[in-house]
Amino acid sequence: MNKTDTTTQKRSTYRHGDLYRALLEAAVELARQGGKDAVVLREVTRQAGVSPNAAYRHFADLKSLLQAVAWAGQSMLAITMEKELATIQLSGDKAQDARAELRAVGTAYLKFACAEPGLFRLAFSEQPDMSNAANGASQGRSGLTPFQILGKALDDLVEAGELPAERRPAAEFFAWSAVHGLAMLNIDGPMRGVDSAQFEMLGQRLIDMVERGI
Amino acid sequence: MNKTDTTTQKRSTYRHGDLYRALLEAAVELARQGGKDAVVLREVTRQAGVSPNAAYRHFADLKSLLQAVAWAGQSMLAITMEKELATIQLSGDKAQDARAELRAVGTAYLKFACAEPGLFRLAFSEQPDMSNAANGASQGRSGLTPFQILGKALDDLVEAGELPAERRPAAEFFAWSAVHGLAMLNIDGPMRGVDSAQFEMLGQRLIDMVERGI
DNA sequence: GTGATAATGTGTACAGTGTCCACAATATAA
DNA sequence: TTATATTGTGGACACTGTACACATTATCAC
Repeated sequence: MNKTDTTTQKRSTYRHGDLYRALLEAAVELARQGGKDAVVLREVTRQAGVSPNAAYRHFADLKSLLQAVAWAGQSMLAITMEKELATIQLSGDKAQDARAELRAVGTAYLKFACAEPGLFRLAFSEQPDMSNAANGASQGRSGLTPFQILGKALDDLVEAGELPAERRPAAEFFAWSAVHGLAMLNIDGPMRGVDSAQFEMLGQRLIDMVERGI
Repeated sequence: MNKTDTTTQKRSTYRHGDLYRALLEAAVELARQGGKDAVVLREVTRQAGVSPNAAYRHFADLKSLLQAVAWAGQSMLAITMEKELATIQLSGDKAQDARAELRAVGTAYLKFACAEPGLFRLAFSEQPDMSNAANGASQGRSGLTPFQILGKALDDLVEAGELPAERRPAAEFFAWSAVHGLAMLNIDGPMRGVDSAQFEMLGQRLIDMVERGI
């Protein structure tokens, strides 16, 4: 029995070995499939092959588990952004490259929201405050959180002279709001049901708006 | 005992008289105070002074009740928008007035989201599709839904020559996304906790961005 | 090695939930 | 007045999160 295999199989030992991770993985999987309401403590422990109360040795309560899932979701979003950024072929033109960087961040955000709606919704609805903007559990391979990746894109935009410095402060919030809003409206808002091709086009036009207006 | 009083008092008659409305009002009140999770069927019926199962004569299930609450919330948002629009003092300059109209719609959206977070969140997260864009239960005094009010503002913007006609299609979604995103981030996202004065300023700057970029 | 101690998983229990079913009370219409 | 449809009740069931006491096991001082 593989120690890193934290899935459903019955275990022979009394101790689990890596229950924290097993619970988190099961919870993430449930969130992916059925959203927040599908993350049910008893089902999570069931999938980890453990009694319900065992979870309380690793998470204070269900809320804490959901928080951990949210961080994991943010981390995946960060990775999606990093991947999208890696596809940019630099032109050498600083202005053009900075704009492409911002577009990539926004595009990745929308892509992730569409691909993982359950996880996405959780990722940005279970946070007590902004203090986790640099949380370790929510960063990607580069060590940056999604918020920080966006910040860097905006910094580069300023450096390239494409964004007036006086408009830089709090610009994260505006760019973020635009893509976040579209994502939410698409996931469980009044836009739900538009096909993905059309959504992609709307997404690009939304990013156009941000580029013009930010 | 007043027939229109649908609150907690015990009733003498077997029949309630206006249970549908009583349930809806109780549910709305619960949503205002505690958000979606506070709208609990048994508590709603308790407040209406009726047994839990009585609700099933008026709503198919809890989801249907939540849907009705969502529509009521949208209706209130529409009214908030109408009120904000009424405060505009027309300048006679078509362009300026049209811009003011759009700003009023966005401002009202953010105001409502801040003032009634629980209701707001429900209002835009329990809709099966976009077919209720003209739903009767979600319109304001003018007979228009929030979505339609925004649409009119954008039409006026085009008519005033402030928005190129080729950018008009789907423009609702972009304007909507921006304010919706900021609202969500403020209510239960990573922006939660910024004080209301600062949020208002951020809101106006966000609307600046939309005005420039749309 | 051998205990003491801390960490981790189990079992039972409780209050709370949404919803199904059979039944009771009342309004409505023939 | 009487048949029928509407509306509210009571009991039950399968769930949920989680508090409490207990069992098992790892860890570490000696």
